[in-house]
Order: sequence, then structure tokens, then C-alpha cells
Amino acid sequence: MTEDKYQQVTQLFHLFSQSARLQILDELRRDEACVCHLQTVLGRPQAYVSQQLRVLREAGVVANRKDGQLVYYRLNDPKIAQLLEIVLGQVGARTHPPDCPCPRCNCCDSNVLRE
Amino acid sequence: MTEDKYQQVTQLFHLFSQSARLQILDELRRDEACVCHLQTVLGRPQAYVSQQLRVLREAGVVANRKDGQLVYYRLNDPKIAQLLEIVLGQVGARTHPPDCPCPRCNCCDSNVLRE
DNA sequence: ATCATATATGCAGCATTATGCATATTATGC
DNA sequence: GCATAATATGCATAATGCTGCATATATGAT
Repeated sequence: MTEDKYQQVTQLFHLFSQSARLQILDELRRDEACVCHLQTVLGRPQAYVSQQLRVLREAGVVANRKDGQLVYYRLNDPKIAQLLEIVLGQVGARTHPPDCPCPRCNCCDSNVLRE
Repeated sequence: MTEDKYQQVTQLFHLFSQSARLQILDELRRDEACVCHLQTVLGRPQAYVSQQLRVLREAGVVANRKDGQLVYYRLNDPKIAQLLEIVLGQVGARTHPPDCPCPRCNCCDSNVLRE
């Protein structure tokens, strides 16, 4: 029983032990985000991002919802944000890459507003 | 710079992602402990425990001090205990295995006192 | 000096995982 | 229906890490 507890926790930590996944989680604690946004932020191939999202999803760490063509991911457990705050500090502003094709990065001419 | 931050954190989480190391850290947040105590608690070969301790030590997560033949390890950063509390809950009583040869498990006839 | 105990280190085989690539699925617009 | 865009999945291989074993060092006792 105690051993199972450790097993469970190590699996959780394992998810955090790779920078792509950690970066995804860090981004998600700011706000939910669609795959194409995460793809832009990470600067990695779509397939790769999607694969990491699957890992996180199957572990129950993130959840997703579909909106038209887009799939939005979000953190699924407040503990995750808690852990991230300890190691990464307070959450900052949402990342707004200039070349991101996603609606949230393009609404309200937000790109123009970026310095 | 931001990338380096993630790198650093993933390395930390990686340390937590294996049950032997996690168990060591969990044990250490109760109190400092000598290698032979950890060895008994984990039920693993001495060489193995020693190796994991080295990994933790080189990462700066634990520190050690020598007392005669024994080497005592302790947590080196309060953040570690903080993280563990989130995922493992409040720290419990120190583990006192009946067959542990270490002085702290044998002082004051503490073994007899165990039910 | 010799022996026993506690701890540390180096190395190698095995298992696990990461990463990239090709392709499948699903939704939208025409 | 077809084309396109967003996302997901499967697979192969390269990389990484676990784990056990043999051995080294250091301390204390006789």
C-alpha cells in the first residue's frame, strides 16, 4: 500500500521530468490553450506536442475540450499548479508568440499590442 | 535563460521520479538518517542505496555528515519537504524497522517498545 | 597489522523512454 | 463529394537510466 503510493507519485514526477511536458504544464497553468498554441510556444513538431499531450492526458494531469477544429487543454488538478509554483515561482503572463496562428493570439489585434 | 530554468527543474523532478529515491527523501524529511538505516528501510543492496544517495547528493538535494563509521544524510533544501508534503501528505513518524542495525533504531531499547 | 563493518565507486547488460517520421482521423469549407 | 487544416496515433531507433555485481576506501576494534 505504501509502495503503491510511492509508485503513483513517481509516475507523476516522471511527467514533470522532461522539459517539453514541463513547459506545456507551465503554459497551461496560465490559461487553457489549444494544441496549435502550445506547438508554437514549444517550437516543436505538432506530432511531438500531441504525443506529450496524450501522455499527460492519459495520466489524468490535463483534460481537454473540443471547440470546432481546435482542442483546448487545461490542467486537471490544482495540485499541479501548486507544485509548479514551488519550483517555477508565480505564474507570469500568457505567452503570445507573434507567429502563433491560434485565435487567442490573434483576437483584438493582440499581436499589434505586443511591443 | 527560460529554457535553462526548465532544464533545471526537470532535473529536480527526475530525481523524484524513481521510488527508491523518493522513499529516501520521504524518510529524510522525518529526520536525518545513516546509510545503513536507509538500506534497511528500502530493503535494497547497500551499493544501490549508496548510488542513489550519490545522485541526490551531487544534485544538491541532500547533504551528509560523517560521525565515526556512519554517514548521516539529510535534506538540503526546505523546498524539497514542501514538494513532498503536497504529494505525500504530512510527514509521519520515523520508520523503525526491527532489524535495523543503526544506533538510532537501537538506542533506548526502542525496538522493544515497538508493538 | 589484520579483520570486520560502513560506505562509495565503476562498469555492464537490460529495460525503458525519447524523438522523429509517416500516416490516420476529424472537422470545416467549398 | 473533395481539399485543407487541426489533431492524433503507430512505429522504429537512438538515447538514457536502472540495477546488480565486483571492488575500493575508510573507520574502528583486536
